Amino acid sequence: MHLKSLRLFMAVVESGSFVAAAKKLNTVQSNVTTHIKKLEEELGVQLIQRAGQVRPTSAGLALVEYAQSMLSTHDKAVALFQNQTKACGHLRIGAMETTTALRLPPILATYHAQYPEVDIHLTTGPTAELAEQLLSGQLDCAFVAGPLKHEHYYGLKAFDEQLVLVGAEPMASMPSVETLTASAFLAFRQGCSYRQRIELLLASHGINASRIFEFGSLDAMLGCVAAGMGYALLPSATVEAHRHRFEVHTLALPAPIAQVDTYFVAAQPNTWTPALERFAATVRESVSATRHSPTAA
Amino acid sequence: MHLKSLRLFMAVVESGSFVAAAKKLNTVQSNVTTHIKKLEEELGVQLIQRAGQVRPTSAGLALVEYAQSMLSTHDKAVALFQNQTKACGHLRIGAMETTTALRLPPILATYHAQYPEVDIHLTTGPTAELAEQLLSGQLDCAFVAGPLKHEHYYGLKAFDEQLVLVGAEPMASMPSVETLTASAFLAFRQGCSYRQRIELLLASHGINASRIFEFGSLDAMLGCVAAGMGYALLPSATVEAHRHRFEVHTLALPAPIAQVDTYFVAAQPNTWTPALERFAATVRESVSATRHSPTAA
DNA sequence: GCCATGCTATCTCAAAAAGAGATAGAGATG
DNA sequence: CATCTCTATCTCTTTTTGAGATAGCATGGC
Repeated sequence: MHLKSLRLFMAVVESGSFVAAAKKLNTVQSNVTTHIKKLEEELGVQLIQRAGQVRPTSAGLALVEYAQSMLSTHDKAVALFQNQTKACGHLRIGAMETTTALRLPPILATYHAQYPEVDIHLTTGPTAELAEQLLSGQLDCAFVAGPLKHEHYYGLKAFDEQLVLVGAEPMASMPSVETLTASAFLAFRQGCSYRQRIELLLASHGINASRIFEFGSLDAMLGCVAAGMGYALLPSATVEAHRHRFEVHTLALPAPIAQVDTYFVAAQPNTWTPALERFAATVRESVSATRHSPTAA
Repeated sequence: MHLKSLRLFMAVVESGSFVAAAKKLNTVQSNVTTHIKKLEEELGVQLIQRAGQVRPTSAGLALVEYAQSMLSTHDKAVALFQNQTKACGHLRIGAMETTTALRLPPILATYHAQYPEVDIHLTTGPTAELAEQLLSGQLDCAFVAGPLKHEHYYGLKAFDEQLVLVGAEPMASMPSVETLTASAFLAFRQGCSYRQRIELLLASHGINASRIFEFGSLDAMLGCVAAGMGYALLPSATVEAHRHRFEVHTLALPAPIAQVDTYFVAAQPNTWTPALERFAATVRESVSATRHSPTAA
């Protein structure tokens, strides 16, 4: 059963004429006859009454319902990919905890306002996990630290974060090696790229094995830092955004360790759904907007 | 977009391999490649990721939903006409008032018990109206008086009714010409074949223009006959079924006028929906059952 | 690091199908 | 009864499909 046959069938039913149906679909009457006949053979029933007036038989009328369903589904699918309709369907986004907290809300709000038909699924996790999920097809796109090592993947530098050392007490300069060695560090669970930076930072000071506590949420981490449990390494902007809720102090770090770029990554653009395409556009716009008008970094 | 392409696409998605998909649908791998490629060209997006493991891209995943809808609708349609599923859909039945009252209930009950998925639409009306509706495609089948004059139509003699003269007073023999001329006759609205019989009956007695009242319902008619408003011509079995509610008297009539056959009529069997096919079967069974075991006629 | 294996893309040729035109036949109309 | 309109059928050309063979690429084991 070809969709074209169904389309011709519907045209015949609607116009009540083979000739009219042929004209409507830019073909020839003999083709209409052939297609209808083939449909009838395939289903084993006569679908169109030709004698007298041309109209669907009982069986034809029954087929109409199925044909309409199939054709409209087909049209919807085509229209969707042709961007003739508003984006719809699902969009599975992954993001780091810190990105989710600070950068994502305005973007998601803008996107959702413009494409309310899209079901957004937001997954939070460390970079390594997100990358794996993206590669295995469980995510459509993700915000991760650093560009994806994988080639053949789309990457857009979205935000650059400055990591700062966060502690309970004011710091004028880097704490001493003794202090650092004795202190605990608070980080997100395994796979977080910021955690790798902690180890980098410690290594640069000759310290190799400090105690690291794993946290699942940003709030818990900041709360524990404020309570003097230890140090954390977090994006400056994130800490600033939460400063009114937690009494913590920060110390800027040297660029090589401090600078972490957050990338928007996804598969190649030619594999994108319209929903993803529009989301990428929203991200791009948001990025260029904040970059050109340097508001609170 | 061909349904076959979608089927291959789904097989690839499900099996994660072009070769496996080809085997599953009894074809060759190169055909799978071609079909998928064509789909991708048509929609302008890559649907399947080939590098590494073969799996749907974001766009492919979006198409899956549409493809499933179209394919399952197609399968349902085919299964329906192939009688691989229980009958479903609509069934528009037409019947005369008297048939509806007496003959139809057991048939409809049997049918509905066996095919509860079928939506039954029952239209009541006089023979002429029903025939017109059947011919214009507004009905799938009908119970009418006498065979349909139209050829190319299916007709099954379902019941034979004996018309009797119904009056308020006991009748030993045919009322006199004077009585008949002075009396009113009660009949269904224009188009009812029983009404033609009244005119036939009167004509056979040399009376040509008697007063005829039109009624829409059997109950009203019998009630008015019992009240002495006039005579009616009705199937004996119908009157018998209502005798406990109305005090009326009947008189048998000579066969040529009395005998009226009720036919089950429909378009040719090769145009029937499965629902109609099963209904015709139910009618046939019901007819042969009552014919072989002569219970109350 | 090399080879074997398994997978997909591409090419080619034969077969099938679709499309378009011409014509015949059926039914409606005046 | 003549005419007009519509569908079925036939035929020929063009296009598409299907199947096989082969090349190219990645993966996994040795």
